[in-house]
Amino acid sequence: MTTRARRTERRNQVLSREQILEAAIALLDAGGERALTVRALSERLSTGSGAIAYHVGKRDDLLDAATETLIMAALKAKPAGAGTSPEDEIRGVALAVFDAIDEHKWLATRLMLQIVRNPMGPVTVGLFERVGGQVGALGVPEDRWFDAASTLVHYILGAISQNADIAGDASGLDADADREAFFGAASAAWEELPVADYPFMHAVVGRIREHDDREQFLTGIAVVLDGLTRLR
Amino acid sequence: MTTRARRTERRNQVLSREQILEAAIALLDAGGERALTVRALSERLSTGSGAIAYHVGKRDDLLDAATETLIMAALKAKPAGAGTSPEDEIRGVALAVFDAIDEHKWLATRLMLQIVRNPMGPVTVGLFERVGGQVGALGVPEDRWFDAASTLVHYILGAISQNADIAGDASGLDADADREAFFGAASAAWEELPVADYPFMHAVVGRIREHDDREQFLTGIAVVLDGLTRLR
DNA sequence: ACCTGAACACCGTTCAAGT
DNA sequence: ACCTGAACACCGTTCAAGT
Repeated sequence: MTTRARRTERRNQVLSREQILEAAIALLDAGGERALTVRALSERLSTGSGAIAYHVGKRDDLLDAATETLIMAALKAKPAGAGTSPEDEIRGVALAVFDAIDEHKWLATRLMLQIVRNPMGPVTVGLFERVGGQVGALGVPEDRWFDAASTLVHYILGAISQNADIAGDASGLDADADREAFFGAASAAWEELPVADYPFMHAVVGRIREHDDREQFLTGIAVVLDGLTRLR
Repeated sequence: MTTRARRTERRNQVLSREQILEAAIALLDAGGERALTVRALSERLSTGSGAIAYHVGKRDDLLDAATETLIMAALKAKPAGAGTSPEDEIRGVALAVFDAIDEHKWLATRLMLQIVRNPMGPVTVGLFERVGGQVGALGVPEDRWFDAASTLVHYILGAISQNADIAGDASGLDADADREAFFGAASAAWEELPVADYPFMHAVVGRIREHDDREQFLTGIAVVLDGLTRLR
């Protein structure tokens, strides 16, 4: 009786939280954030809007959960082969997040939103843990660990937000050829800025055009790591 | 005739772009981003929704314009009294943005959105110009100016996004007493995390609780500035 | 040129009802 | 316990019509 009742109770559970998340990420990857509507999602899963609410709550909760899933996965990956240096470890974490955003452009916006709205939520804590776990090995004394970790984390977050790559919200198509066009248009715009007001931009416009995002990102990390040696 | 015609043409222009921006910022300050609806705005200005579209375009354009206005104002302010050091100048710019967000909580989200979506728009360019204009005086050689400026700018953006302060989207009320409650709840949550998985968080939870956002922000800038000396 | 405001085409969320 | 889907209460945008 009891067994039968249990079986009956669960008879209809054909929908799981994981399934919904997976479908949501697929919609997001294909069409950006505006493609994820409750209607599109319930159609894709052949279910009703209420079923989605039942499993994952509101649309915003769903987006947060998808973001958390992907970022946590990125943080868990790249455990790095044995004898790597703390510097390599930190670069590895930073690039893992960088790459996750590259694969899922919509993530950039959502990651930033989540950090702004919940500055000490699981995503930030996960990042702090992975990065902060290395600062001791860098020679930073324990009473400066938090200073060191937060400088690194903040640099990483800022760099990622600006390198989130063109067309973050749009379709996800093109992207590569886009980049050149984007920088072309942008630098044309900068050159029209009054030189008197923007001497720096005029001085560096060439460098900006040539720079490689990933290389620049690593340069920035190297600068911060150098700065941390002063905390010893 | 011509004069009369001109006067007649402009007879009805009682609405200006500036007025709309001002009203929009007032709504945003009072009730956060969800309080800025086209309907609420047109009611406040005693006009129709079409009039707003005519002057400022879409809601998203309006939000971007409001963000740009406030950030540009922050960047123009604090020109700093005469013989200040480049370090002071950089700190001044960073804190000006920091303070603008403190006064307009909704700005944090919008600033980040704008940077993600338009990484080389006027806001970012303005920030780069103000910060980058100082790196020469720091002794950084010209071929590393862009590296130096972007490291600083990225650190500033990341730190601001995480210190955007609790309840970014909500009403804007409370805020001060909120903070303690927030960190209380957050650190309680961290202490429940498995120590084996989160050794770093457990080690620094006390520091996080005690830390002052502004001080921490300046410490991070000092670290980056130290790192930049290696570029000389 | 500037403004009006009704009409339109969407949203996300809720909830009584079913299994 | 899990799911359905119609109903609801909003949205932002458009556009013919007015001045």
